[in-house]
Amino acid sequence: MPSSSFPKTERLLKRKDFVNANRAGKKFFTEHFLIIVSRNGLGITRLGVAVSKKTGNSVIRNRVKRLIREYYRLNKTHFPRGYDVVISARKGAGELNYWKAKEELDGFFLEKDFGVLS
RNA sequence: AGAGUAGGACAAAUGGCCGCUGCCCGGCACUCAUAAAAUUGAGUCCCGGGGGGAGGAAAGUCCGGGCUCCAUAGGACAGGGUGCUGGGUAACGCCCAGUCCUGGCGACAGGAAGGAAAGUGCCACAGAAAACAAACCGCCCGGCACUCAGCUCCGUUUUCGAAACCAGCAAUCGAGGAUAAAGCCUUUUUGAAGAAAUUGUUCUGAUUUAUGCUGCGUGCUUCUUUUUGUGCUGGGUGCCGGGUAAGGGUGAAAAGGUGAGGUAAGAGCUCACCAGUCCUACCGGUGACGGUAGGAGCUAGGCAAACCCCACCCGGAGCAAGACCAAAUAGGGGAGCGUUUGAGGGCAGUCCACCCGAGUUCCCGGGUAGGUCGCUUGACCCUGGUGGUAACAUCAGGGCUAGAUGAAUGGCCAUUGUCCGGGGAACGUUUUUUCGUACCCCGGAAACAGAACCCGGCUUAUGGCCUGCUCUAACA
Repeated sequence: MPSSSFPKTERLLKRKDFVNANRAGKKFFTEHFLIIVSRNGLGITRLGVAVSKKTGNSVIRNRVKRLIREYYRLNKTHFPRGYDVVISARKGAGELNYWKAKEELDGFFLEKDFGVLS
């Protein structure tokens, strides 16, 4: 059973990291999220969250970010090792609660075969 | 009970599991410094424990300040802001207490509330006219043209006819001018009478029927000619000129209101009362202002959120302010050694040989990435006392209450409480339907909104709760 903690080493914190992932990574779309996956060569998984102002006011944006982090924290095994994963909220993401978001993200991460990615 | 009005406090609660946090404590490992070593100190990562962890608006960024850097002798202009009075404050465009005006039956609320007799300007549409007033309809006066009615005179048998101009003369007006004419315009003076008064001058009124007479002229009156008559009074229509501002109508607003006098008709033209403006005096108030008395002049529209005038206030940029530490690379300055007398490198313990060879070593400061500080003890909060109507000030005691930076303060579940909808119901009301309600079951909802240097305000968004007061209705 992996830890469900979320320390700083598992986060993307610098603007440079986000720009690199955006440039080198592969992009996938779901109904409410844009997901970018990029190899980082560190042997660990790092999560970045991006929510633009289009999503809503600051209260809604904060809640969306917390939802995504909570999903990562509780479902680490779904994520590929050694990759940077950026999850960006799209229009309408503010309407989701945790269970709807989990359903949507499960649908993405469980069906993808990340071994194919080089 | 309903409607309204002013204010206050709160921002569902409890528990379980899993999380975030740069603060504190403890521990493993590593790095650096010190040292003979143990140790000690600092830092990084991870683990465990503990404590704290969003708001009344954190929002909009609209005012005002603190703080920081820059600029700055003083003054004036420009630009911006404020605008009833007194007080509060670090300051304010904020707050408190009042004055006046406006709205409301009232509790109460609102006011960008200096100056429009300093000047310039504007007042849409409608309307005649929107401000040195004007004149569409109306009312009044005069002239011209056309026309009608009545009365009377005269001529004529009756019928009928009142139906006109022209020419000349006279009279009138202080003078001149315009005109068809005047009560219009300009200018000057006393020419006739009376009254007041020393004079100057002022007022009133008359002359005065205001047009008349003559015709040897034409026309009409009669079939024609002669003769005669060719007047008076009142009205209508049209045009022209003037007077007027009562009335109509337009407008947000039309140069006070009512009544009487006055007049051709009218008018603050005159008078009385009322309203309003200004001035003076006294009384009350720190003051805005209020009250009383007297006077003036007879009326002065609105807009200053149009320019403007007056009084007062204002330097600029903002925590991405600003201060400090500081890698790599490039470049700057200084010093040492060195360019055939060879620094340094190939070269790894030293020396030699050989090769390459013009730079190389150290220090200094600027400065980028990055980091640290600024960064939360403050015009602070709570309780009590004192002063003050209050805003607020002050004293005493107690307290520490977020400091993040791809940005923490959360997620899931359960229970309880609140509200809404549906269903069932003992009870009350009613003839019944119905309505209200303690309670039970099911389903759903829970607002506005996230600190970013810190305060004081304002504005906007928003959920239910409590209290005072006002009005209405009912009961007693």
